[in-house]
Amino acid sequence: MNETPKLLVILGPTATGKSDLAVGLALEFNGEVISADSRQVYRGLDIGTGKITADEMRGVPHHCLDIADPDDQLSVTQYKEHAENAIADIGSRGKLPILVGGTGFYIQAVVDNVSFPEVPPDEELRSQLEQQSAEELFTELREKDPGRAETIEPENKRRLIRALEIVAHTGTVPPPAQTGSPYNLLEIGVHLDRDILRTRIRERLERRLKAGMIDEADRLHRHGLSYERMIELGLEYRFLAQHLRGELTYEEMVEQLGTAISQYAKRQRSWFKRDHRIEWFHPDRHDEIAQRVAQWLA
RNA sequence: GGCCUGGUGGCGAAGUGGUAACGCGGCGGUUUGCAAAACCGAUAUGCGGGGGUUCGAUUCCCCCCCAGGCCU
Repeated sequence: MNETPKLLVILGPTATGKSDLAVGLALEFNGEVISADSRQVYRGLDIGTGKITADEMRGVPHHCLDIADPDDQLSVTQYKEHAENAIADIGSRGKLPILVGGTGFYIQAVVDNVSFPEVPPDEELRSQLEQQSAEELFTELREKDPGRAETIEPENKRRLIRALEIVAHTGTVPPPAQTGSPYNLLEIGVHLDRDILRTRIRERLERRLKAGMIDEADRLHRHGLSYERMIELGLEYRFLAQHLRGELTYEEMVEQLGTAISQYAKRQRSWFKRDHRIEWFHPDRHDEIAQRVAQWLA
């Protein structure tokens, strides 16, 4: 008799202290951590992503970190596979899997077992479609798959291209599969007041700069990571690349990056708002959180 | 003291005798293999203050205040 596997999830906007909380809970409840961060999956992106250090792990095994080369590009589907394997593995050893991160899309994919159309990226088609305007792409999609066209923003080329890519391979974009969560879930959200978060973001940025974040980016570039790719990776690497290219002064970079991270935190908040299963806590309320987890485990 | 230029939303910045572009920020949102990405939406009854001209002024005239520059 197999009971539904338990999965503890720690999520929330950036800079709220999720990683540290997760390690604490892992120690307390015999767990292991699965990272749900779309940038920490890449090797070498350490300081800029705030990747947890060996010391900070305090002996708790972490999964889904450093599983891809930053030149490549890991997709949700690939991430999901890694995460599912890790969760199963941890569970099979009688330990508690703890999924922690801020990438809502990734979390949702594993937590609700979302399946995506099995159409791999078609670079040739993509670059071809890229030539067209959003309007043209939208018109084309509306003809070929009116259903999907309904649900997509007509100006969003990236999504239009992906939809057309799926259509080209399978004829239509299937509606999202509605499977219930395969897990016995507890979702803990870490919440901080906006203004406090904003100053924490700024302070953390200063710390990362002192820790050698610029050197890290420079080194990555010298080892072959293109500035274009860094820009696509977003946030720290995006602004660092612009600075290294001489497009931004140090001051401009710090200023604009700080703002961009706060905006990112806002987008994360928007995403998580839709999941009403999340129980929100202040990160300092460690005891309350631990109590809630214990209650759920019982 | 005199002359010049300018005072427009949180910031930057257009503009017109007929009722306020745009950029940024802040706010809200979308999210079907790039998600730290990509994308969308709302956001000044108000144009330094007070008079006047006018059917009507933010836009024209007068006075005042403020900022910067120049001159004595």
